[in-house]
Amino acid sequence: MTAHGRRPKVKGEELELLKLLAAAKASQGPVVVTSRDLGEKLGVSQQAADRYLLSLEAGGLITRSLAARRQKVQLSDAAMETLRQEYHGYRRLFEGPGSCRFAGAVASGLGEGRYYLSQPGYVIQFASKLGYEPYPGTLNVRVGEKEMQRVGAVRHWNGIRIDGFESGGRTFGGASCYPAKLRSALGHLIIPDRTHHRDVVELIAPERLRDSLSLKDGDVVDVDVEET
Amino acid sequence: MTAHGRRPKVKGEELELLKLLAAAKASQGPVVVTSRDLGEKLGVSQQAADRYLLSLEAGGLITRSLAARRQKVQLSDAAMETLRQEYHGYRRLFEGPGSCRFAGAVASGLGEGRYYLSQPGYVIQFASKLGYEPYPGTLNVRVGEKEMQRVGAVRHWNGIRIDGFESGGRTFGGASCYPAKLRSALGHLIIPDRTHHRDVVELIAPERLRDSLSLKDGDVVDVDVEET
DNA sequence: ATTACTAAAACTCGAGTAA
DNA sequence: TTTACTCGAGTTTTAGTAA
Repeated sequence: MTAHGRRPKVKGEELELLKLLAAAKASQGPVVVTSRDLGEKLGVSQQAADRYLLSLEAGGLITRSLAARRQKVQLSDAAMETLRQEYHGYRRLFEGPGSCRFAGAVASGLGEGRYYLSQPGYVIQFASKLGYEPYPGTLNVRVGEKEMQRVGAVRHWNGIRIDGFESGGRTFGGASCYPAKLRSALGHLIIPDRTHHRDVVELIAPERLRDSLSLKDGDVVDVDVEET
Repeated sequence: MTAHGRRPKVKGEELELLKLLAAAKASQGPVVVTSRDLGEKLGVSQQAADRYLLSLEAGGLITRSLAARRQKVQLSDAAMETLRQEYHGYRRLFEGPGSCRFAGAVASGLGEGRYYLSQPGYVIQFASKLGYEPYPGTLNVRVGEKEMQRVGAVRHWNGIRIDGFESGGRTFGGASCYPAKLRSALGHLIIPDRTHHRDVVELIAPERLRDSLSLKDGDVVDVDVEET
């Protein structure tokens, strides 16, 4: 649903414009704006502001509805993602790396984890970037909806990037990994760029966590995640 | 000590460079960097990165010590201020306006507040921007050193700007005001751009707070401050 | 290796203006 | 009034290179 991992690389003035639109709540619904007014607030001409809007639209960061003499602008998910990324970059400068603890229940997945984690394209990256070859299967942990709000923010953190690749005519997406502690075991929380889950997070570790921690479905565990 | 109120208006790429330097802890002491490396991280040429450095130096945002083939760069207070301003801009987008409650003891000032608050250049602005003419004197509230850490952050918030001006060959500095509640009284916390106090904040209100709230030196009061 | 100048190419700007 | 095009001027970039 959300674009991820890759920075869309918006340039200075356009980012300012996004901030301006976000402050005007253009993330929540179409907002009427004029290029003249935006230009004024940015300290540039109407023409420049208009160019920025066109460029942002072309980049998929805003959507516009152009009526006769009135345009409504709405920020896309990608734009909010970009702004959030910026926010967390700054937050990290002043507050230091984030950390998060949450509780969840061990759950069964669909077994796709095994398939993905076995792909050599991933395994090579895991070995070099995480320092181990994960057991080829993820431990799924189901998190309460309320808590998921907090946990979901982890995806905005600075993590260890696993790049996507192509193999056998199929594309495999990228992901971000965050050092995680589960009871005595150390591993990583892995968040695919195109995540499917709503209330489930996935953990990888060198060993099969179900075995090493004697876990079974429904067991409640605490997970500690750190920003890198 | 810190530059304030006015935005130094650093342009896009230079701001990115400041972020990069801040992440490298160049705020805490001189850090060895090369223009090539910085350029690479920014996605621009070595020449461009170098120009940014020159420009930032000219703008007083960094200081450099250039040895033969090694430059050390340190971020100035003004640079950190700029970054903080950015941070709070984003924080506000995602977390909403800030608010802060603190306790302090009523204290006596040097009576300068009366002199400043009587200046017509200020009075006019107070009337139009705050909606009242303050009683010509500030209520000083002394805050504990620990708590002052939190309260000091208010200066980074979005406040009501009172611009500086010249009068009779003397310059009067600008300030920021933040709506504040002191017991039942509504007024504003006022933070001059060039603040002198370490552990004292100043409050203004339409009436003399010492009278209307029957306060005397040493009385402990709670103050609620809101971002605008 | 560096930093940082020069010069030419590549962008970006705002004025003018069409729709 | 709007949005948004063209175009000349100005600015910023990178390549080449000196120190």
